Amino acid sequence: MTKLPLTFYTRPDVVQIARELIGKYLFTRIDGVLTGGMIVETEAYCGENDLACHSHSGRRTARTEIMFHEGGVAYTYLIYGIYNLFNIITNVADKADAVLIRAIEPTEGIPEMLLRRKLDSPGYKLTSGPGLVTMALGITTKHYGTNLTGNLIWLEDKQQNIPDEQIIASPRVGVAYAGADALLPWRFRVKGSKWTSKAK
DNA sequence: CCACGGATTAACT
DNA sequence: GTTAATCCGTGGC
Repeated sequence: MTKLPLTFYTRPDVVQIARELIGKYLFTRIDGVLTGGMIVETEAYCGENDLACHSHSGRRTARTEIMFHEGGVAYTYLIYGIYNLFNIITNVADKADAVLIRAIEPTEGIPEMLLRRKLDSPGYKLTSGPGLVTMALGITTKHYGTNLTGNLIWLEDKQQNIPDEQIIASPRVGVAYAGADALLPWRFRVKGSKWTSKAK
């Protein structure tokens, strides 16, 4: 296995990184159980001049503090009082760029994921949405700031080659409040994959 | 201290 | 396709 190194995360172009993360693998070993799969959907959020980003233009609060850390750590937070969302911080310190993981194709630890999701059989409902991925992988707000080059949550490059024409770029989900920035084509998906989220 | 709203989801019709 | 659940945590005061 090839764990993605710190240098993968500290590069400056978060949109490029979000695109490259398609086809990479996300794993967690939480409570000693390995779970994970191939990333099939991401979104990029840029600290500078992106109104959809929690940390836009230096908006530094207790919640967003970790976004200003150097790339390679986890930004987790609670949405709608119910769901945990998992982001990867990128770029050098103080840039506050992040990639939201929206969907994976499960490959490891499927029985454990079924338990966590309270499902009977594997299918797209297992991990096809940002709140579902975290539930299946056991990621919660407790993992805020987790180092992604460690052995709790990490990413691997398994040399899966997803050609450019298999990747769809489109506007991000749920960020209508961001005005013109809502139109940026910063959501990436694997074309034809049944494992992506169903959001428009 | 406390009013407010959200990088969503599932269960409806 | 439409809508309610669901509430904690955030952040402004």
